[in-house]
Amino acid sequence: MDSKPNIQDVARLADVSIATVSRVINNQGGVRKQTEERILKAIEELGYIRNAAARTMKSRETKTIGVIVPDIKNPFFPLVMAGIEQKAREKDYFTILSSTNESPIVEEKIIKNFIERGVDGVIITTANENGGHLKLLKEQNIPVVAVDRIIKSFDVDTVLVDNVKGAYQAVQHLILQGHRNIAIICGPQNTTPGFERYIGYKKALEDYNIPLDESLVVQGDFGEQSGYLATKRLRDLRQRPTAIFSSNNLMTIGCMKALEELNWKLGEEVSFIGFDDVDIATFLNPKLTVVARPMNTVGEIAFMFLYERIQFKGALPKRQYSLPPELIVRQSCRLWEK
Amino acid sequence: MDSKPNIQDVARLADVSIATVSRVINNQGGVRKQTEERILKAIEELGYIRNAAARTMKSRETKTIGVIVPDIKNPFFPLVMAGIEQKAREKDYFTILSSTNESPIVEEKIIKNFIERGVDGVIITTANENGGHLKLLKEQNIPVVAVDRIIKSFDVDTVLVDNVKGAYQAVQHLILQGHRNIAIICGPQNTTPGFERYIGYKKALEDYNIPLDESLVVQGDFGEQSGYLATKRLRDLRQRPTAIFSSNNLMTIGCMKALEELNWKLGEEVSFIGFDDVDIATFLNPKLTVVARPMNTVGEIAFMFLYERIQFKGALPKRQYSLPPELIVRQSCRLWEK
DNA sequence: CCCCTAATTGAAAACGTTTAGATTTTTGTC
DNA sequence: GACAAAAATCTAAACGTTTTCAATTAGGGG
Repeated sequence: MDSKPNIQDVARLADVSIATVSRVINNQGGVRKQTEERILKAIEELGYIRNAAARTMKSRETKTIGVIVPDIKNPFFPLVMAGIEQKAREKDYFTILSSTNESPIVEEKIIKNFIERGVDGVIITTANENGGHLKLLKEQNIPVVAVDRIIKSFDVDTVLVDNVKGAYQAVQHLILQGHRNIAIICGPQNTTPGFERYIGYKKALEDYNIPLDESLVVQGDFGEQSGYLATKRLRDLRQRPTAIFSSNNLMTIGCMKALEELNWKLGEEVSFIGFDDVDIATFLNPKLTVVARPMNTVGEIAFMFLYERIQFKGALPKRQYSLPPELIVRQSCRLWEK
Repeated sequence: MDSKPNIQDVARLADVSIATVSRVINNQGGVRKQTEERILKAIEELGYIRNAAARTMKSRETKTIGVIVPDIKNPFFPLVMAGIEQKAREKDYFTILSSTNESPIVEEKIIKNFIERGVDGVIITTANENGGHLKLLKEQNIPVVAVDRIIKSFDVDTVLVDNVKGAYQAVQHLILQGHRNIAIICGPQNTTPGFERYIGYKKALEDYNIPLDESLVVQGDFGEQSGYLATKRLRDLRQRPTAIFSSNNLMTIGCMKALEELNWKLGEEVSFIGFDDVDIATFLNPKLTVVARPMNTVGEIAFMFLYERIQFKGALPKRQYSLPPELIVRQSCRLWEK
């Protein structure tokens, strides 16, 4: 009653050996029905729960995967996490989540702890794309899947959202509505998302034979303030854009603030598309058209990649999956006729 | 090289017994400096990482706490989680997070799994306040802290935000600005938050000798649509309110939509305070005054409660902590002079 | 009723730690 | 340099499983 019952206690009560109990617990078959029932009853009676630590020690499996994110407070990650968890649950895996606060040092500590705990695999959005601090994982030969950010120094499966395509779709949508003067508020060009979204923008213009107007390319830093300033700058141009594409959520918010302040009518005087859906999108009037990322799917695929790696220990080739973002058309873009 | 080095390998290389290695690993002292250095070198050389499973088996401690939330996609919980994680990290604890999707059945499975894994304690926002499905935790004598939702059928430490006080502060703020006709959009009265926030509203009116006007009390269901409808209803009153208090975030959003539609000028014709901060709050014009809950602190306190329970196995009395919500004054309320 | 095969069951050895309790080494004192 | 006390180290026994291989039992054909 006081201390937890173990497999011994069950065996004793059911009058069998622990081996047989183990077989029943793990559904391995080869136990007479009558015996099995007796054991099941004993388990029930004692309230026996198997001990994962002991089991892990033998089987070298924990059925646990570690998930590392840079910032749990960023809504992107809980949504990805939900996808991971859903698939993991299906396969009887459990997840351990830790957040690094964008610190590679914390990240390394977490990894060490994960290894101590014997995670079967790791899904990570690293705080440092160079990945030198991830060498422990490589050494231990633990399957890893990178999400949203690549890891340069070592080959792992990667799940990304296709930034180029997303930006392309957005700009294409504007072009097809007749816009020619389309501005972009860029993210930092030394980050993958910032750079790639700009590439998508350029590509769309090229494909439709619209010359790139440098004055419509405004640099931002993914922060709200920069979106605000960029928008003001655009307003001041001789040749104002008729449409704006913002490279991320926070800059979208800054942009909206500027628009209102300048009384630059959204959806009428200027069309708008933002990368990443934002909470305010459906609240604004008109509602914002955005390129949304399928967070849940990202998580699902990340888990499935990891799962496959865990199953086939063999060296699969490195894979990369680029998910297409989705253009959600609301009301912030209108046809533009000269 | 192929399989993980264990304490044996370290001992062999350092030419000591495993007991001594163990002592060094755990900083227990009583090892000559010279020996310690030799062992440390061996550990380094082999890349030895200790095995949590084996260690758990002996010490019956995992330094792990389980966190159960009903919906990881609801931003409230990641924020609480961040607080938990922060404190946990300080104390060298790790967290396992699982989301139940509001299903008591999933919740029970998670609990069983947590127990198998030997978590030292559990922090939970249960999917079912009755708590009958939590009996395993009680049986196993595992410390539990309830967050945001109470557990009726069994006595555990509880961390709540003081709903009564929060609502009281909001309404008081309105009263002190001269408002007398203050409406409330209620949440469901059979839920703790819904009921308590209404109580706070009533109490404030009483304390300032303002008679309760039933027509200003509108029932909602915490959903956006109900906030929208409630607002329309209020507008139709002969005696319109000069201020509105909304009981939660989603209803606040509905309310805002209605206000705009009705062209009922926020902050001028009608003052407003909402329970719970919302992303759009600072985006609207005027910015919304709200009662905000200190999510991070909730998490921190929850962990500290749990930690104390884990330390003193003894039976502490059941504790309950009500955190004061914070009134964040922005611009949606104005002085009202008759 | 006996024997052979197949189906069950059991005994015992890991897995990698921690930790008493025993043993050895060091240190200090005379 | 001998002796006791203190410090350092070691031996060995758990912890609760899984799993191999051996032993036992059941089932069936003759």
